[in-house]
Amino acid sequence: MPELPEVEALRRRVEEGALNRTIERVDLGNDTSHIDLPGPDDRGRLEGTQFTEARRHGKYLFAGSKSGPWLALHMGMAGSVRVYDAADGNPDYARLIVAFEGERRLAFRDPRKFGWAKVVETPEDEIAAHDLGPDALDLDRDTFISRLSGGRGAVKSALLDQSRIAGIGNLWADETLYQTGIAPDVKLPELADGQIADLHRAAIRILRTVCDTDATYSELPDAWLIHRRETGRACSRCDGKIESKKVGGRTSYYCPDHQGGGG
DNA sequence: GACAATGTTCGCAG
DNA sequence: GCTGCGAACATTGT
Repeated sequence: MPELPEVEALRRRVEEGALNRTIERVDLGNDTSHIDLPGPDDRGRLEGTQFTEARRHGKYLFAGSKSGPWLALHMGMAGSVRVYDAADGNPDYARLIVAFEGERRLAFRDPRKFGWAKVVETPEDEIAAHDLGPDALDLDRDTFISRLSGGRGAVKSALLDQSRIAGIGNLWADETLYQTGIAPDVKLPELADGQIADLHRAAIRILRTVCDTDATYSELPDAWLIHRRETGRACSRCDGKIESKKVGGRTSYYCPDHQGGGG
C-alpha cells in the first residue's frame, strides 16, 4: 500500500519497533526470484550495526544511522514492512528478514515483486539516483507551484511525476483532483496559478489527514473519493456520477460534473 | 480465462 | 537533448 501516507505508516512501524537494536543477521526470505535484493556482502555490512533512524522521502523508505550503511526499501505496487517477534513466525511473502539480537524481526514483504531492497551509503545518494523531487509534505505553496508548472501534459501526470514532487500516487492524485474540482486530463497550460495553489492546499491537507490515520482508509471522511472509486457511484459534492478513464496510463476516477476542464 | 492492481523504468516518437 | 506516451515488469485477486 505504497504512496506517501502508506509508506509513512510503515516508517512509523520501523521507528516504533526496530530502532536501536543490534542487527544479528540479514537473510533472504521466500521465493526471492525476480526481486532486486542485497547480496551476501551488502547484507553482511548491516550486521553489527543498528538502525537509529527511519526516514521517508516520497515513497522510498530508509533505515540506518548517521555512520551508515542504510537499508533502502521501495514497496512497488504491494510491498510492506512488518515488525514482529520470532515466535510469531515470518509473515507471508517475506523477501528480506532483518533479525535483531533477541526476538525482534523486521521483514520486507512484497507479494507482487515490484519492490526492491538495497544497501546504500546515504538516503541522499539514493534520492538523487532516482531523480526524486522534494517530498510532497515539505513543499510550501510557491515551491509547489513552480514544480508543477511547466510542461504540456495532463495535470494528473504531473502530480504523479516523482521528479517534480515525490510521494503522490494514483489514489491520492485522484483524491486531490476530486476535492479541487479539476479533471485529471486537464493540460497544465490550461491551469490558472490559483488552481495550482488549490491543488497544493488540497494535496497537503489530504496527505496529512491520511498520515494522521496511519493510512486507515475506513477512518477517512465519507465524502472522499477513496470510498467511491467505482463507476456509477454518486458524487459526494454534486449530483454527478463517478466515471473512470485512463490518464497517463493509469485508471482515474473522477466526477465529470464538478471536475471541469476536460473530463 | 480475462482483466485490473496504490509503481517505476525503458524505449520510441515528436 | 528533452518531453510525453505506452508497454513491460511479476504476481495476486476478482
